[in-house]
Amino acid sequence: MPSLSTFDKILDIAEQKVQTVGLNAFSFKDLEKVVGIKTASIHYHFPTKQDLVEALVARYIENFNDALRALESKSVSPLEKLEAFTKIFTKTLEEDRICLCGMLASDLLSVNDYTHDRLTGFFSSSEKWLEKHIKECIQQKQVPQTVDPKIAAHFFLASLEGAMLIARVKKDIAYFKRIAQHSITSLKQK
Amino acid sequence: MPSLSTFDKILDIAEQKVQTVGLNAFSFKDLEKVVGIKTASIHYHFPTKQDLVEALVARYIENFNDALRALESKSVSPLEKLEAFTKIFTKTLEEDRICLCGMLASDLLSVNDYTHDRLTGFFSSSEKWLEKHIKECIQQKQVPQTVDPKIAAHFFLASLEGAMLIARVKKDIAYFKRIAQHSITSLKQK
DNA sequence: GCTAACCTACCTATACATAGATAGGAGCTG
DNA sequence: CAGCTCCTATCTATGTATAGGTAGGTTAGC
Repeated sequence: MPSLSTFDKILDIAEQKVQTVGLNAFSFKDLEKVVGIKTASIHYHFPTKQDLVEALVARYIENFNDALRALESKSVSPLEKLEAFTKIFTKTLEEDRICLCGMLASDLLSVNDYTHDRLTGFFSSSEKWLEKHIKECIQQKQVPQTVDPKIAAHFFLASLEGAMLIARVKKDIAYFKRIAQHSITSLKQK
Repeated sequence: MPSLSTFDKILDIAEQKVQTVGLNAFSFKDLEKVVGIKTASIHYHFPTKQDLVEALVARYIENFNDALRALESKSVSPLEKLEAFTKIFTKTLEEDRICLCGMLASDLLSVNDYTHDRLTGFFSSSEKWLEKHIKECIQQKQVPQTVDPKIAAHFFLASLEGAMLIARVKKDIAYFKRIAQHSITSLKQK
């Protein structure tokens, strides 16, 4: 197996930390033991913490979009694609994590303008993806025409982001799964 | 006007800070200038930061429940009560804040077990309140019988909590209002 | 003269960051 | 191919700021 580069190791651990404890509760010290290099050496790879955050967000968004593209190419119904979308978050939660961008939305005033823009982009493009597939659902009559795809997409994403946070407080992944399931069925039955 | 006690001033400023920047980005130093006492003196009122957080959460939940009780006694339709519920969060957002408990849900691993329990309690009791009034909506035929009041209540709250975070990233309160409105109408039309 | 509410002064720990040194290897060049 | 140079990736040591917290003194009012 190709052992991870230090660069990738840093990103992996930092991502895990930010997704669990949040940006400001995470420090370079957390990386020292796990990555195996001194905090000072982190700065060789990422000059500042903000640089690390930018790289983190860039990679997360890239991976997320890759996952969505992979989903798109699968020959399943659009409704099943929406369901698969929720599964991405279920998996995150099962790793005891929150969506990175959801977490950074809480830490919004601690990130620079560039990262703020990337977060805006993440939510917008996710909404666009959902909107597109909700439209397909309507075309294929899996979802009634009365549904407004755009507002439904926004609602869909907000529910999932909120549910992740609450599910963690409740220590109840089943709660999240119910919300996710409901976000699908409520589209159909409208 | 009754000038606020230092105790209350500390709570006010601390609450504002936690609701905007989050628990870990907020420090006693932030209180110094605004409250008008030295950080060391904060410890007279709140021995530790965790004590302050506990007091913050206690007061927030108390005020929130008071608001819900006040809502309940108003002679309006249950559907309008749900709408008024969302307005509480709209107002919070208009003050450039996030729900305190939603914010602390992000900072969950930085709070003690007692506070964690209080957060669980906040979400559960809010859901209970919503569930109760959704049931009333069903009894009064404002909402179809096919709706499961419990899951609908959970969904309702999660949407609002998630929408608050995303609305702030987007700098778009109208986005939140649309989600809030949709959470009501989607109940009716199901 | 006791107590509440504050202060000054300080402590210890940690944060992110920088400077300069070093070790190891790649690659050119005489 | 020996020797020189440069680059990568790390280290140690240090800096500066801030964190939360403590000890002990001061002051004003009942």
